[in-house]
Amino acid sequence: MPRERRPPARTAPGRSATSRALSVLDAFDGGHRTLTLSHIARRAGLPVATAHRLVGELCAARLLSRRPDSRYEIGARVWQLGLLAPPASLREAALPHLQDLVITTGRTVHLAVLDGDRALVVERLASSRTQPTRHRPGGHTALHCTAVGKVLLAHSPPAVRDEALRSPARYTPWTITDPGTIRRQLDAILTSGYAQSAQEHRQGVWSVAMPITGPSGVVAALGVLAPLTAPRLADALSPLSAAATAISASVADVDLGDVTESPVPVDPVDEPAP
Amino acid sequence: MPRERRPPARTAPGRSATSRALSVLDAFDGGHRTLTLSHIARRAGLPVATAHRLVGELCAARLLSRRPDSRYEIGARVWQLGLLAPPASLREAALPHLQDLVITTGRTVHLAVLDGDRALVVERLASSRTQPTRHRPGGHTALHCTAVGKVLLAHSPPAVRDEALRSPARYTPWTITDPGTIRRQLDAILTSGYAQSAQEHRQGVWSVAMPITGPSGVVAALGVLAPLTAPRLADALSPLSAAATAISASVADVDLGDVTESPVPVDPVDEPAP
DNA sequence: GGAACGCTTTCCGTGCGATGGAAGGGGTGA
DNA sequence: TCACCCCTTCCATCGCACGGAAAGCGTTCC
Repeated sequence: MPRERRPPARTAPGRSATSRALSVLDAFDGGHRTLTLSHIARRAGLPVATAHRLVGELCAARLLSRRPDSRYEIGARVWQLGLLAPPASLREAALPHLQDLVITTGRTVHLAVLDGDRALVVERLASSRTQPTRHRPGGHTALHCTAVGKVLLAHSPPAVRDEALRSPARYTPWTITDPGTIRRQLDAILTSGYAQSAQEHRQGVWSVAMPITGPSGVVAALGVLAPLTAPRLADALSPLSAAATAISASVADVDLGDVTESPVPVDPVDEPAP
Repeated sequence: MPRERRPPARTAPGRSATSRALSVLDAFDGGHRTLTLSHIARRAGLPVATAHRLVGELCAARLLSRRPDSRYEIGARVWQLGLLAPPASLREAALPHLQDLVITTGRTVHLAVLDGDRALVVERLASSRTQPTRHRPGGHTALHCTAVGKVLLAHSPPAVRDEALRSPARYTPWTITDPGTIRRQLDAILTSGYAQSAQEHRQGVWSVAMPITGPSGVVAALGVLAPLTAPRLADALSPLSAAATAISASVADVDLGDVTESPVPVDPVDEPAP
């Protein structure tokens, strides 16, 4: 007699197969770089059997990889694909000048773009002797109390500005939480061309930032961090301005994607001589 | 009378829904950072209607984004996810020391890992005044004729070594294509601790590299480029060695992923003060 | 002007592959 | 020894992925 079997009840009918696979990727974040199959299933809200199948496919596509300890992690393929995304292109164009800025100022430098109601940190550069920072590439930071955030906010449409100033969070005793005061600062930034934050995001840290402009307005903000003990504004502004100008020029050349179509993908980086 | 309609013929039955969605992502590469819907469909080998649906889902998940000119590009989400992958972790640990190395040598520096029968460039750092290079992060380079490649090859299992030396490609008149000669160089690298390449990959460029060691052996190679006119080996070896040691120490602390499970993903980078 | 072309978007009938409960095997700690 | 957790495989059902067709739109070319 054939075994009795009822069809499996769908956990979440209406979710497409693709969205389920992508929810597996979403199970990973900064605090969960490696996960077991069961963790993935729980965090993605999927039955283990389903997660098992999807994980297998994602591994075959190298979007996930399996570690020797049988845990899973995001695969190198995702990293490579991510380098094609706009933040990576911006980073690539800016990197030499960020480098120059670190050398001339000896400070930690940041490059950030607007991402909804937060700033997305695109790159953070520092030598081993400069002070560490909480901001990491791919992470977010607040708009109303950091120098880079203020620059981005000052050049944002009113809707973004209003949203960000609706209820400014307090990070330190020096954080400005009065929307009116911040608005006046933002207006001043538009005329002065640079923004400051004095311990408003983190105690003991002072920062100054300037906008990076692309063909269609302000695309990013470039900031320099310094300990509060030596906030010589004049020392920072000149090299910062030079770097911002240089990056803006580089950015203008980028981003007009290659339109030509080639049937076979080629690696433009590394081809043997004929 | 209802319209007559035959079921659509499956283009490639056997391919899973997930693999089709991923083939859309695979349509993008270094030479094709932005694509129209039709290009995606052709490159992925999918009917346009199918590609349209998949692209819509990937956009909803922010793995793709649509530009103002209605072309598609890899989304910032992929870039963020990619930062969780091993190459990005390695890069993050090494960055301050790469920075130091650029400052002390004034040269372009490379960090690369083994990826099959090629070297995967994890990071390339240079100021705006150092010479440009063909190697870009995420790109590949040959193992047998670059300094970083030789380091990786020297510390690889015999199978990898044999495969890479089966038919070494020629890049310049100075490229060594005799497997026996390369093997002797690799053996020498194991005892001397560093590798060189003198115009073997690119005319006019000289490079030297050293291994980065993690808990389980050699995990990466660190290299410095210089124009052929000033290949002072002694000047480069000392700072290179110091940086390699420092990075090896940093790497040892990384990679043991967070095992704790939290139901709600939190952003560890940026939390308001209580 | 208008025909031809390419690209995008929507529609919807079909049938196939995604689905997940169940079972089994393995490892670990009490 | 038992209890618990994790991973893996199996497979019967039916939900939804599939893609041809057609319509809309902008551009190019006689």
